Amino acid sequence: MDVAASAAGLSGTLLDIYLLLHKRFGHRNWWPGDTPFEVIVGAILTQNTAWTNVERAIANLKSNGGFSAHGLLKLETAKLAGLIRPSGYFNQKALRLKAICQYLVDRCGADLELFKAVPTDELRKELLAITGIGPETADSILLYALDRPVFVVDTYTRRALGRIGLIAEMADYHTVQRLFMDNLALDVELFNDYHAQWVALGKDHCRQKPVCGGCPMREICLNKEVSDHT
DNA sequence: GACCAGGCACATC
DNA sequence: GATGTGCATGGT
Repeated sequence: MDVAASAAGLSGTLLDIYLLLHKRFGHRNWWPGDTPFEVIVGAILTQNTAWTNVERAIANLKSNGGFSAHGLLKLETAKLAGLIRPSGYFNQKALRLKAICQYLVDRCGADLELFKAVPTDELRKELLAITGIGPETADSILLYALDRPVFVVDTYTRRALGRIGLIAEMADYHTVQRLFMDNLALDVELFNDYHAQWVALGKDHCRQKPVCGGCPMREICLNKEVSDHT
């Protein structure tokens, strides 16, 4: 199947890529986390860190009790750092968790329902102003904790898209984000699962160059050198 | 033992 | 503005 050629422009290509990934990996049901607050905590803890390590850290936080914005703020930073130690960068992440918790308390009394009236662009600006919250973390929070139609771009996405020739190798965050948001419907469910599919692909197949023979990206590959690989 | 994982801030040029 | 570096644990 020559998907790239048959697709009706970028929009069709991006949808075809999604369908191929979905066919291979199934619906991902993201984000892992019981509550929006847990999603926010996970978004901080998973920065440059394997999710299995994040799970340990979150389990520690829960078993300690007071797993809430107010609860984490009450903890001494050293104590908090000790609890999240398995997630790595624990000193930095303890400060980052405190910063986002303080923001949540100040902004809405830690009641995330009150965010519903706030425009997405305004929320994004506020999140990015918090130390330790960069574009990917902010957008993960917006999409997975607050149900905003914002596309999350990660290293896997840029690596894979660059490798199949759809974007320049490792194009900057907002260039890649615009590619998706300008060419797809602003659909929370689609953006949710699409990002999760990229992560599934990254974990599964895209660490090698050229793309390996079993990789679903072969079918949508625009890079002759890679697509010829068997 | 080396490399990588669902980044980000800061220093330096 | 672009590039380099520190942050740190745990799995492969």
